[in-house]
Amino acid sequence: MKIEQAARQLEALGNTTRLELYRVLVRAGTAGLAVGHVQEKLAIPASTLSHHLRRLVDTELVERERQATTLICRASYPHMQALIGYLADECCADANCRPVSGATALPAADGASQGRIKGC
Amino acid sequence: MKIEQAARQLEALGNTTRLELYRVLVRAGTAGLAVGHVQEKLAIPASTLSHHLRRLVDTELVERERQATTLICRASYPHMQALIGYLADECCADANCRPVSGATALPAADGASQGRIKGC
DNA sequence: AGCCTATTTCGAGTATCATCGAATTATAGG
DNA sequence: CCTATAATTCGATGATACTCGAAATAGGCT
Repeated sequence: MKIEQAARQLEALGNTTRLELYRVLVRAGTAGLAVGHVQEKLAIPASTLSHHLRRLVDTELVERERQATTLICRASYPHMQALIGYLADECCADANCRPVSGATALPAADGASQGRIKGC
Repeated sequence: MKIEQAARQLEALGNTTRLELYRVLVRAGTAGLAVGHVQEKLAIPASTLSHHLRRLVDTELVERERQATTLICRASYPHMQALIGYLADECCADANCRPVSGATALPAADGASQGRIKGC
């Protein structure tokens, strides 16, 4: 993962409203959630929600799929995992940094690792 | 971890310059790196660097320690791990992520950094 | 077509961020 | 005390973000 993309994704998550939005979507699971339902949960104006949603979609952290007149939103687990893997790589560059659990096993699929100290 | 703190830390990392700065510090390991040396590596004006450094320090992702006239900066691994744990928790809230124990009871959960990233 | 619901885009106001030179503080040494 | 070095704070400028109401678009129903 390029550092610019990681930064863009982190910035997208680095806003309380968007992080709450993302959390709602994650907890909705693979079924996803209609924009309207998200709005009910977050209780913010539709235009504000749409604005934040777009940031998450633009950075690939969330996917949108149309179902008739409603749009279903889903958190993109692979992209989040790639991001977590990237952060874990950064964090684990130092030898004395022991992983909490399997976090560093994540990046493998997406090539997030930049060849630093692996298997930390 | 509160969602506001997580958002603040993510926002702090969500800037290419700061992410590069953080990466430099992580790779410097526990020995840390003097601000001046970081500046040489990043090749940005001192005042700009100081500004970004402050953001990372304010969000507790980086620690500063004075040694005579120079300031040594160190990445704070525990705080980064807590952040990664929080993100992993968010990610693993969904059933298809094979949550360990009561991972779905996220809302009040604060056990961010304790091994629940299992099969995610 | 005409209408209805769901959602986005537009536009504008306010707020926060990023950048960088100049001035300032902090510490050590002569 | 005076000077030198290290790093921060100040101040100003341009850019970008956040918010939200109003208007526009998309899709389905009658």
